[in-house]
Amino acid sequence: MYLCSVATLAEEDYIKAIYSLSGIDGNPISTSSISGYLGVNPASVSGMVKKLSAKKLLEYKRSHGTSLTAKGKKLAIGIVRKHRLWETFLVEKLGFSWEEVHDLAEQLEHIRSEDLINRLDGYLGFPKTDPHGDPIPDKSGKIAQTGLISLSKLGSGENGVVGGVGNQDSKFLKHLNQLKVGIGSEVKVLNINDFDKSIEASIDGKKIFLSDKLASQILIFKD
Amino acid sequence: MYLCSVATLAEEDYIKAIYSLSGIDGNPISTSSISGYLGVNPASVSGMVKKLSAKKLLEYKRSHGTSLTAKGKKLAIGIVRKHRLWETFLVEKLGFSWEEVHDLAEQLEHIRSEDLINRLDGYLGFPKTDPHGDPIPDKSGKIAQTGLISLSKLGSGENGVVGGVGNQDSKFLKHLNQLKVGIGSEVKVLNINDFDKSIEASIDGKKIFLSDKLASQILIFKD
DNA sequence: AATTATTTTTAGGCAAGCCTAAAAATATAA
DNA sequence: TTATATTTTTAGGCTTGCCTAAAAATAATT
Ligand SMILES: [Mn+2]
Ligand SMILES: [Mn+2]
Ligand SMILES: [Mn+2]
Ligand SMILES: [Mn+2]
Repeated sequence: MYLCSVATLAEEDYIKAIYSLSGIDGNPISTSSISGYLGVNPASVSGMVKKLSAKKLLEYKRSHGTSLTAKGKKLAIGIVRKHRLWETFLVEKLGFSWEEVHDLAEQLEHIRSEDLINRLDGYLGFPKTDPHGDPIPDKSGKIAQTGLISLSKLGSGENGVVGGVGNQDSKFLKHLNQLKVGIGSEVKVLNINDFDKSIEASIDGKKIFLSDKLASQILIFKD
Repeated sequence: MYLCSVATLAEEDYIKAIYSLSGIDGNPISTSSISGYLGVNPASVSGMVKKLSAKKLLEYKRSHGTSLTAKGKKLAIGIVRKHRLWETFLVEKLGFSWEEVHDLAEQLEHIRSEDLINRLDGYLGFPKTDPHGDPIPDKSGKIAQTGLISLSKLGSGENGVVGGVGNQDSKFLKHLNQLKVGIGSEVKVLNINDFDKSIEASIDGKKIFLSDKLASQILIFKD
């Protein structure tokens, strides 16, 4: 009853998961980690990997893991592009805040139309990054490097500007809202506690404390 | 793996189909007509009707047909609202033309979020009708009557303004594009051929011929 | 009223994606 | 190397939504 295409909705979610887990260099991913990431049983992953392998979207070597083929990677990047453009639309045009859009984009990313997403891209002015600072792949699949580093990598006395987050969890983002930390916030590390690596910092002139766990998920452009 | 809700995607398509077939007065609909409309086997409809009936979305009396309950009708109107708002977005904001948007809206109408659709409504300026002249239900489910009548109901010498179409088929809409007939076009019936009810009309000052079949699908506000 | 035609339901199957439990393979530790 | 722990696969099941074929019910004709 629905549009045919390269991959079903569930297949797309697997491909995207493997892409996310593989990182930039495309490391092979274990069955169990896909299982954990998607919240499905390892046995289900086994079956799907076999299926996607037959479709040449990924390669699988037993006990070595799964990695996307060029075809699979292209599909994954297309989904990521859609996800991030829709998130940008929701925030820029419909006035959602950054912690509300991820789940909606999980639905919208599966809408099938190259034309639609390219027009949306143009309508938004070809944005380079999404509301969380993640780079938006262009029409050809190219992804610009953002140059963001984790705040927890900064030394005492160093400073930078918040450019993104390493986590889409809405609890995390709401917490940042409360702390008045967002993209564009100016950060200066005042002190790093040796015991737990927690950070004392000034953000937009206001002094706050950040746990290492929190700081590690805040991404900055180092000055 | 996906959002739970009142109805699955397939269920929504059945509900919407029954709503479309029932007309404004909610006539009971036969199994075979649903089957024909959706392009599925009558046996499949039988099964789904049983399921939706158990969910109290419709009522079924054997050999009398199916009609939506209040709950089912509300669901249907919600889907129609989403469909028409997305179509409006695609035309007004992304520059699609009216014959391109229906299939995309078939996908977008299943995106689950009350909040999203209400914000989209606001973003579009609470439009009353979609790109095909169909009324957009408001947030509460109310549907304004458009007062449109078929062009083939006009008598010789009468005139009006095109306000909508009675058909979403892209071949039909492309044909209207070629004839330069669109919403807002001013129509005057010059002559009706007695033999085949075909119409000689002036549209925006230009004289054209319309078959009865074509004219019946053009909806106008009578002057 | 009886026959024929149409509509609808039941019965039995299939594919996709998920599950659990058990078996097999691999990795780690002793 | 042998034993233990972990990971992965296989086997068997379930639900949804579709199919075809056959049976049953209803409607239309004669
Ligand atoms: Mn996201
Ligand atoms: Mn998804
Ligand atoms: Mn439509
Ligand atoms: Mn649909």
